[in-house]
Amino acid sequence: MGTTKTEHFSANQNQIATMLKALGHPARIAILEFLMKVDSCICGDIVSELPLAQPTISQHLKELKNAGLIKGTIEGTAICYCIDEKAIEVLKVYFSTIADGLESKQKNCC
Amino acid sequence: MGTTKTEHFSANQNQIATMLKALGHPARIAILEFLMKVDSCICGDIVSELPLAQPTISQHLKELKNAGLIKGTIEGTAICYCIDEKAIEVLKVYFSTIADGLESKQKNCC
DNA sequence: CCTATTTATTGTAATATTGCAATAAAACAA
DNA sequence: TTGTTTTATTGCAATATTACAATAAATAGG
Repeated sequence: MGTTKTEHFSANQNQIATMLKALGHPARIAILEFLMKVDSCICGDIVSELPLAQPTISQHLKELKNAGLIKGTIEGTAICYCIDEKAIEVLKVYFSTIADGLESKQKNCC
Repeated sequence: MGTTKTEHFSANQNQIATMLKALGHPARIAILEFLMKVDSCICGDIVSELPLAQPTISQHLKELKNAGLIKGTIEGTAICYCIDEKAIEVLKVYFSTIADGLESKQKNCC
């Protein structure tokens, strides 16, 4: 035990869950927001912006990358990270669909 | 170690992360989608819908409730669960804002 | 070549999560 | 009351996550 039973759920459910899990940590939300705030994609200074050690941030970046939320390309000595628009779009649509569905529904309890 | 350093991040970052973490599991996504699919809020049959044991589902429901994503009211023997619209709205706005911000931004790399 | 800079990896300790059997608790029906 | 139904809690084993020191790898500038 201790392992998530991913095989019992649909590919879409697993994909959404993977992305949300990757964002389910304040450090990774902070990274996302920092990538938003900075105009350029060049982001060699994430470490100095966050209150975490360099290996920890490297690990968080890896998780965001594995979940498909950010992209990274080598830019000389530094690495250029930026948000993958398509992934954010998927999440935006997902929650918009649910919110719209709830709005059109008559709540008879709760 | 092993504990998330929540105190180093903003209240908003922690709140978003908490909600997304709660949804970062396929079973809990499946629960959310089932609550959407069912017209009524009365949901005593979540257990028979999902491929997990009753205590496991009870635990997942508790986590969704703790994160403020669902509400539950006692309805006789059963319990009536339903999605908290406001929480979904918060997430919808969060991702819409990011998506819109990305769209208006000129990408010069990646 | 050597040295500095930047990011990744490895290893490890502390803690959290996942899943379920067993059991408890709460509410209804007879 | 007793039994049934439904959900919650407890306890536990297996696994995953978080954080970081130490170290490695890769690149740029001399």
